[in-house]
Amino acid sequence: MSTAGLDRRTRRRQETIEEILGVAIELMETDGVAALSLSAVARRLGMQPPSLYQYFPSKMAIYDALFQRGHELLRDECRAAYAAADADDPLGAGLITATAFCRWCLGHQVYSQLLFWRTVPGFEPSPEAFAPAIDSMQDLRDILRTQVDAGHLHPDAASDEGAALYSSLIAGLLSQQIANEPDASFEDGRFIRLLPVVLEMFYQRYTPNQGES
Amino acid sequence: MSTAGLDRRTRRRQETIEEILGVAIELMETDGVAALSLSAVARRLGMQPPSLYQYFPSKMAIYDALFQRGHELLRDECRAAYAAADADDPLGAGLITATAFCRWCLGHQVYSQLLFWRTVPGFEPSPEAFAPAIDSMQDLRDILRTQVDAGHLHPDAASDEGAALYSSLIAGLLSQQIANEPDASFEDGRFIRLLPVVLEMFYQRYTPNQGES
DNA sequence: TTGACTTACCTAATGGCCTTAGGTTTCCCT
DNA sequence: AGGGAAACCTAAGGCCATTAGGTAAGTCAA
Repeated sequence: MSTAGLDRRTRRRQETIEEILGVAIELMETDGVAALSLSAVARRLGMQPPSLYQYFPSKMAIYDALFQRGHELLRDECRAAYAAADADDPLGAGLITATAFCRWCLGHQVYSQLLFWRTVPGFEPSPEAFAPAIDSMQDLRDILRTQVDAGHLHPDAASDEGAALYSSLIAGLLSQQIANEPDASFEDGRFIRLLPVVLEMFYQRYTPNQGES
Repeated sequence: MSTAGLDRRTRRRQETIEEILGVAIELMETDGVAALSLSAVARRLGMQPPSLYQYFPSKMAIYDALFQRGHELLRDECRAAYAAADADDPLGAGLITATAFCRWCLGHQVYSQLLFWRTVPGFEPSPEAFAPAIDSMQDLRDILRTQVDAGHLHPDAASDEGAALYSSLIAGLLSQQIANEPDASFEDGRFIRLLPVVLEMFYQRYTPNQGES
């Protein structure tokens, strides 16, 4: 029983941390990402504001934890989508993964703002929180490389430029959609609807070499 | 002399307003857009914070004025670039205008954040402040239409979808560049460097009909 | 020139925020 | 059962935006 008690306590603690992060996300959804208020979080949890400092050393630490958690969630979401896709159809798998990515971002706009637009004054993600973002970028590179190796894309698509271009195309749709029409669904959004279009443009640009240059 | 005195007074007043807006931009450049502090503005102007309320009814009104001013500056910048371009080369003029647009945004990242990413909690631009943004959108439509009429683009390029796609392509480069590599120059930026690439992709997609569909 | 009015500032104050300091209670483990 | 840590608390300092109300100077009409 010696470890059981300790476990229970740390488990409670972990629960509280999750609760704090959950409430923080909720509040940001209604008030705006940069308007997060520790006092409001504490109020909703029935605590006094200083008590939160038992769990996070500062407000920025909460942003940091959410940054990390968001990137982990998004990364895992994309990996799951990619894993579930038909491995013999790299192009289709790519589209499915991109779709999963965009869907998640549209469904978690608060996270998106935190992850992709550095918009909270004074917040700089820690290296640790940044790690899953690097994972995701690497995953993208791997997917592009797989498609190149399968002969569906010109080798340049897997270069730095290809990855930058691919991510910019998607970032553009998402940022326009979220900024101008945040309530539209994935299917109806004036901008996000163009996801297949921009992907097709990408594949067009990086047509493998058997055609003309 | 009755109007001269009044003029002088209103001129002084206008100068103060400009001064406030200028200081606000400066402070946002160092502290972040959402971190603007009226107290800091007043401090830098040698005023007490409540005195600012002689000029703006609230902090949001300052954001609103800057939103409008930013869109006016950007609109005029693009119009000047377009007017200076060779009218007999619609494609070249389009590239020049897009370049001017991106250069301005990179050189005025604070404005960009305010204009394109609705990131300040509680700020909603007034219809008046929004007007020049509509101008800019219309200018883009006009440019696309000119290129269509000149036979350089498929008519679909001037549709809602074409404009949404065009703006998303550019917004993607800008948002990635500003979020991930804000200090890079227009020439060196990993993302913004791809401006000619994405424009070429756009013209590729909307090749006029004499080719195949 | 004088009196009324407006403008441009001010101080004081309210109520919010983040954060630190330091205390108390409750829980857990030995 | 008692030592110690964890989880909370209150109090307080120093920011912030905003409102209320005052004062002094500039402007205008008579």
